[in-house]
Amino acid sequence: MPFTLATWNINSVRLRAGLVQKLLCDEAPDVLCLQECKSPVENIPFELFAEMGYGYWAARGQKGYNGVAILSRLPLQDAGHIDWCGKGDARHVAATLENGVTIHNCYVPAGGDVADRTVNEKFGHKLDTLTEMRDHFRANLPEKSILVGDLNIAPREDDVWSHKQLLKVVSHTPIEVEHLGNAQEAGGWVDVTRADIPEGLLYSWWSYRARDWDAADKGRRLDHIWASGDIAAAGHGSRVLRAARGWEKPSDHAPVFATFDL
DNA sequence: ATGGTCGAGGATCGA
Repeated sequence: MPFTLATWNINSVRLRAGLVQKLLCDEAPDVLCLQECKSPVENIPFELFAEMGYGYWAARGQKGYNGVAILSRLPLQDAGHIDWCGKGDARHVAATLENGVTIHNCYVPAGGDVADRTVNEKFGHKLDTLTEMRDHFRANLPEKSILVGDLNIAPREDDVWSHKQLLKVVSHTPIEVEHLGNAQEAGGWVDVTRADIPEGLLYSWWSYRARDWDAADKGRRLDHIWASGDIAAAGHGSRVLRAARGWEKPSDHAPVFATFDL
């Protein structure tokens, strides 16, 4: 049975519960992975989503920061979470569907403003998270698995509006791209979005600070869908719902979709 | 070169 999955950094699931409902109503993915819920799990309005048929969920939360949730209209089982860097952050949750596919929903640290870990510990935290991801997936080779989320790195030249102008900007620096590539390679993860859409500029995030985000179009592809090598060929239909960036009181991220025939 | 905008939570911090 094919299923469609979406990933979206919602930037407060309570403030934007209505936008989550709109996405579920308009696009009807089978599974929706959210990041930056910014809420303890007990304060997330799961009942609003259950009313729409999304009665299954797995989540990790904390007050004010981070937070990841998987909403599903297919039954799922919580498959635990990983506390990258031992900070107690809610940056990962996993769940397994009845078809045996495990979904990892990840929120990698943004990394602060300066791309130098000797003066910016947030940047070090970001790199260390990616190193732990590398080591984890090297030791636990994923099978029948999908990894999604806001990885806060745009790895390719055509994942940003200007490769040259962003080379020293956190999210597109060579050392981040290298760390992300190491984590991807260690797990044998395939970038499903780029396997589907190998050519051309593709973004999933546009800053709030632009006067006119749509006209300026200075985007970055920070949100990703990866699949383990054994199921990657089942992935297709990848797209970014750019229109969601223009909704009322939007998140600064747009949802990314893929369908898997499994 | 700089500043620009959000959200949480009630001053800043994180993005």
